[in-house]
Order: sequence, then structure tokens, then C-alpha cells
Amino acid sequence: MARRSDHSHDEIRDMILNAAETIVMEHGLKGLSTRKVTRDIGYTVGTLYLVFENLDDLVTHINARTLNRLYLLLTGKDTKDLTKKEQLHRLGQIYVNFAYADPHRWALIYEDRHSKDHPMPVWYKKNILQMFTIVEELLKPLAPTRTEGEITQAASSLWAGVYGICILGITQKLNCSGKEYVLELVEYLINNFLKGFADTEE
Amino acid sequence: MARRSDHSHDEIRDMILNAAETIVMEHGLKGLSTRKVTRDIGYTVGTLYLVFENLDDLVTHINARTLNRLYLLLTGKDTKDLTKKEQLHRLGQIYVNFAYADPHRWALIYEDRHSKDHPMPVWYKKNILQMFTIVEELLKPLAPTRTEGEITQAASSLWAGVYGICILGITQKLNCSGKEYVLELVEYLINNFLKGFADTEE
DNA sequence: TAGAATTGTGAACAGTGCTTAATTATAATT
DNA sequence: AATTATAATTAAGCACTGTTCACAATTCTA
Repeated sequence: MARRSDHSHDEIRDMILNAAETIVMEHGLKGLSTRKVTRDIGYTVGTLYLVFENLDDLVTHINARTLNRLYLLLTGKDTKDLTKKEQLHRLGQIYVNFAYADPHRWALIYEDRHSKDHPMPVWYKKNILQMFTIVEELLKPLAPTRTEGEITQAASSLWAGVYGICILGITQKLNCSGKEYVLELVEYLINNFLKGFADTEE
Repeated sequence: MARRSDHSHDEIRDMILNAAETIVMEHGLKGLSTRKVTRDIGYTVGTLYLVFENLDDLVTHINARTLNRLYLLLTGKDTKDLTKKEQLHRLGQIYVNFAYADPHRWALIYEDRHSKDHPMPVWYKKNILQMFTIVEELLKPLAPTRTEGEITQAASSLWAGVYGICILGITQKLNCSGKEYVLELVEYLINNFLKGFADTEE
């Protein structure tokens, strides 16, 4: 059959993304396959390749969604009554909670390794780096004397660190992997880092 | 043919590990397959399953090798003339250099996700955690008043952070991914962390 | 209503992990 | 030395994978 128009191009795109996301949440990347996804939405493999370049492309788009969701969470809460330092800790908590809420979906962001032949799309890399700018904005007022380059460096350093704790926790590579313990570790890292970095106590 | 005895059980094991490691170094986990590995050593698939449980088991053993190599590097250098703080920085440098020397092989450690059905073998988890104890030993004299639990926490927090920087650098998820920049970030993290953590300047 | 355009299919290709019956070379026994 | 037993290795097979593409089915246009 053809042009069933049961669903528009964009609708199918969304259906595929939703179905794929569900599979990932339940079974991780290993459980994801083109046939499963399209079977779940009542289509066949070929259709997927009308909407996405290939499976990697689909994964990239799932991750873009995840990153956007996370971004909204991180920037959403009203935190004007908190000090910058407290806001940074809050950021860490949201991050860890997000990761632990759907480990598979979150970890997928860091599972797709883009080789030299298949590099990250530019728009997607922006999505990734967006994260760090949130941290930069919070670090700026904590160290007014620092240059922009130093702020960038500090944000990269600290937030990559937070990520590291988080992923090692979720993949059971720490001596203790419960969410509470990971939250503690993140708090600990931020605290100590700030003692070395911040000019003020605000 | 049978019982060729061209190679002993253990020899085949090593041949498989070597061949697999080579493939991983050149093409990453995605390039690794049972057929390729066994073809490379002049055997057929079945033989692999005589020596390893399955492909995941093989990967685990590759990683164990990598971890041991790394452990030897981290504990090998004579650093008695350095302060504890300097030794910690040296540790970070060795770690980053190791990762960048063979990114695929190093990253493989963090690519095998063990699910609940297939958890990490206990002996292997020990291999992983071994890393952190090196850091603990260096942190102890820097903060003599802290309890053992706090030292463990600090080491986990700091070294998971170092790992995070490293993996995000290698997988191009930082604004700048050169080795030199990653070395800077690691130095930065350790420096600031120690300012918050250490009791002494030694 | 005929023809053009588009949408979706599903078979095919080359690969994957893993299992297992059959085969064969050696070692042990008679 | 001939035979039997044993263990090593294979090759075929299963159910799956990503990806492509000639074709079929449907709708739009003329």
C-alpha cells in the first residue's frame, strides 16, 4: 500500500521517537532495533529510513529530546531566593535525579560514540554544550575577577566531574551506587571545588 | 580435525585477547565480532566459546587487562621526591595520557553496560575499584583528620570527576577536546578540589 | 477515467551472537 | 600394532541485526 496518509510525515517521526524511547527506557540501547520500533508503530523497516538517515540518526534525535527535557528542568525552577552557590547545588541535584529517573534514556546520551567518519551534527553538539553554559552563568557571579576563558574552563571541569560521578554511579562502578550516595558525592565535589574557585561566599 | 594442539587452551585465550584488543584499538567496540576475532587467529567461532562464556565475557577480560596495565602505570613511577599533592597531579596526567594513547581501548572499560541479568563479576569489580584506592592513599596524608569514610568519599568524588573530564574530552563532548585542554581541566579540578579538601599544603 | 506521483512494503544482502551435531587427530588402552 | 576412547575443532544452522531498493498500492492531478 502507499500514501495511506494515516499519519503525516511528522506524525510518523514522533511515533518512531516515542516508540524508540520506550524501548530504550525498558531495555537500553541493546534492545533497540529498527524492526522492533517500526513493528511497534504498525509500519515496516523501510518507513524508518524515510524519516531518519539511519539508526544512529534516530538515536541522536532521541538524545536531543532528552537534552532538551533536561535543559528545561535545569532552567525551569524558580531559584531567585537561593544564593548562587545553593543554585549550583540545586543544579547538581536536578541532574542526578534526572539521570536516576530514567537511567537508560539518560545514559544513551553518552553511549553513541561518533567516529571520525560519522561526526556529531553541529546542531546536536550545540545541544550538548548548552548544558555547560548554564553552569557558567552561575559561576560568573561567584568569581567576578575571572576571565571568560577561566569561567568556561571551570564550568567544563566541574560539570564534567558531576557527569563522571553520575555515570559511574549508574553503571555500578563506584563502591556504592545508590542515588543518595551519588547525590552526596556530587555535593562534595561542588563544595570542595567552589572553596578553591569562588571569590565570594554568595 | 581435532585436538590439533597447535596451541594450548591458554595460548588460544591469549591469542583471542590480543586479536580482539587490536580490533578494538582500530575500530572500537562496534568493529568487534566473534567471527572477525577467530578468523584473525585462524580458528572458527566455536573455539571462542570454549574459552570465553560469550562476547561480553571477552570484553570484560580485555578490560581487566587494560585496568591492570593502567594500574601498573599509576603505581609504577617512583615519585618519592614529590609532594602528595604533586603525586596526585602526576596521577591525573598519567591517567589522561593513558586514555588518549588508545582511546578506544580505554573507553571500552566504560562501554560495557552490565544489566541486572548480567552483573559485573566480583573479581572484575575489584579491578575497577582498585583504581580508587590509589587515590585514597594519596588523599589520606593530605587530610589526616578525616575518617576513612570521608577519604573514600573524597577519592570517589574526585576521581570520578577526573574520569568524567577524560571521557567527555575523548568523545568530543567538551567545547574543546584536545589532550592538552583535558590535561588542563583535570589539573584545574584537582587543584580546586584540594583547596577545599586538604588540611595541609604538602 | 487515465496517468502521474507518492507512500510504504517486504524481500534480499551481508552481517551478527551463539549452539550443537558431526568430524577428526591424538592419547590411552588393549 | 590395532583399536578404542577422548577431547579439539569445525561447519552448518537459528534467529536476529542494519540497510537498500524494485515494486506494489494508493491518492492526486489532469
